[in-house]
Amino acid sequence: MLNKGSRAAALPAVSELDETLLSHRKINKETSKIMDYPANFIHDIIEKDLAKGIVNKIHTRFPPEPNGYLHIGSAKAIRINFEAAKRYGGLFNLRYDDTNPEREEDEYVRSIHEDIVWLTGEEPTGGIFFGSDYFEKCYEVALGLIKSGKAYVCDLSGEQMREYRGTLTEPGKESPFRNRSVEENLDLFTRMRAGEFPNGHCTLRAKIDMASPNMNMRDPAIYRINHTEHHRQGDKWCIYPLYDYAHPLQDAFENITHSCCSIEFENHRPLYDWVVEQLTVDNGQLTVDNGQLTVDNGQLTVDNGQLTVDNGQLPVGPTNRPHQYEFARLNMTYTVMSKRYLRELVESKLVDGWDDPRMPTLSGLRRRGYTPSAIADFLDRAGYSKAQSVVDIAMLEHCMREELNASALRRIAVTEPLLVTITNFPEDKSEMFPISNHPGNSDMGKRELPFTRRIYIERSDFSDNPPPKFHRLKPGTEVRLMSAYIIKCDEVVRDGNGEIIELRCTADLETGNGVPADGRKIKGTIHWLSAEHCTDSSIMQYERLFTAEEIPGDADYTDFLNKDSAKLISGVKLEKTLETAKPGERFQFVRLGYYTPDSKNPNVFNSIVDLKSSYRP
RNA sequence: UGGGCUAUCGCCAAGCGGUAAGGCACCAGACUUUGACUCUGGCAUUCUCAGGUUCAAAUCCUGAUAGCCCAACCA
Repeated sequence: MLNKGSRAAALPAVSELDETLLSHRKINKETSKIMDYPANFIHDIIEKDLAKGIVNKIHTRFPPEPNGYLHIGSAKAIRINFEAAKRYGGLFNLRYDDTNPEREEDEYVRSIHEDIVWLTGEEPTGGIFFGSDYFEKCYEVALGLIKSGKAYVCDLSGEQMREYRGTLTEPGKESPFRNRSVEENLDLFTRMRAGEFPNGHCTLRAKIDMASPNMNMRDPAIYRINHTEHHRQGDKWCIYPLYDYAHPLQDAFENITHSCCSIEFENHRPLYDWVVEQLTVDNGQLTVDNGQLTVDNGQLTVDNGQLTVDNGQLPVGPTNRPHQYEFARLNMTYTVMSKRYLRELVESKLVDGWDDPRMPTLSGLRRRGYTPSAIADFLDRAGYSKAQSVVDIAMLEHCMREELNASALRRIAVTEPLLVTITNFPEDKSEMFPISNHPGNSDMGKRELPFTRRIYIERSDFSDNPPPKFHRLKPGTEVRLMSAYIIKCDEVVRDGNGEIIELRCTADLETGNGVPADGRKIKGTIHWLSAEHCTDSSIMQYERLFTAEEIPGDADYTDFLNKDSAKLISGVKLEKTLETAKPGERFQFVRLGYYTPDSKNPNVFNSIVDLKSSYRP
């Protein structure tokens, strides 16, 4: 369905692929949804690498910092990495990038894992790792860098460092500490680790190029001192590697082949490559006993089978090193995606936690009733490119509707009940009408709904002052009660305030639940519930969180919060079959939308998405 | 003359020198015991702009323009 035939031509020739890959592809073609996942530029790169034998087994990763909950933008990063591995028979790692002890918490570690498993439907095939578990290895590599004169301890303060760094248009100046001896650097760095210096006293910097037009290359700090307890390492460390240094090393340690991240890291790629290259053969890390290293068919082999690595680190070379690729991050209309805003919404109690059903977080979407498959479908349809964009949230809603239309059982809910008395129907009679669980799919079966003299219909399904094309109940005309009688409104009963409190109608008992013998056409069909056989419940009706498609960058985003984004509707009547509904089950409330029981509040149903309605008064 | 990236329908997005896929949204019609679904038709003579190369350009070249990212001891 989403597969583009034209993409087939871009795939490498069959002969260029190895057997495992081939069989994988064949299986997918016949049975799985995976092949429907459209190719993208990342796949193009991977397929070229595979075809050329540059890589043998694809290995990707998703490296969240455990400092917040995952959102649908994170899901894009997960999916791009996860699907690349899956599609090409590779492995996918979850790696917590927990190199900053001040921001990370175990709660987030837990939620991230839960969300990823929910989204992908499986535990990460390559394993779960923590960046902080590599601190010792990172430290050793840093020692190597110092020994080869590629890193130095710098005593410049933060402010001084900023001055020395130069500006976007002017080159920086070299630090006065740049040419310290290897011995001095080694001594200082050892003492940094030993805790001899307070926070901010000095840093370890990579010696690259203070005049580089890329600010990231102007001798970036790669280690800082921070005497803060780490959520996982406790007080074991007081020096922490920075992202630009730690991340490429982590990728290399895990034998990641394709490291896909979002576009803002594009400027960091030269530094990523620089760090990775410090791990190459001539760095002294790899010893091959006769000096001969060859690569055959993407397979790393050594002439006589003898390969030694001095610290257990797999050697990195031209054919087995990680590469970083960037894709555009996801933006959606009527919501915000930055973790900062999401956290603020939670902390200021503007929403009911990270899993508030209005939030674009995965936990929020899950609680709202969204499915992983609809999210994946949405992500794939929105596509993966490098162009900055804002995807219409209507596309997400469409994906959810499309899936639920096929899978959700139809049920009846009357949200604003208006009493209707069927005057020609006996007081003590109860008649069962069979009603389909899904009009388009008889395999989903049917149930029986009791019909009695007193029923409820939606207040909005009656009007005594109907606008044009009002195909519902109005005085003197007929309407179909879904799967039951045709009724005609004879009388409108009002209370002292003129409020309509009851409708008195007569049913066409001759026709019953059938087509009228005289062939007359009934325009409208409305839903109903026996007033004696229904249950009381509530609905949380959700709308978009914000009132504007995009929040202007210079505005206060709280000014754009939609005050009606969550409305509790109580006094809702539901058919009895819904009494046993459990969170995780999704229903179509006929003519209204899709709903699911809220996981936190018993007897409350969350609106997932409304049905598309083309009626305009 | 800081560097990098990106520009194809209202919103996404294919396209990789051979004469503009698809999805969402929208509009019109058919069907309908859900104003849903489904179906049918309509939605870029044109690819940010201006030149150039070519039999042929969204695709190549040149030059503009616009948007995004970069000056944390964050990730």
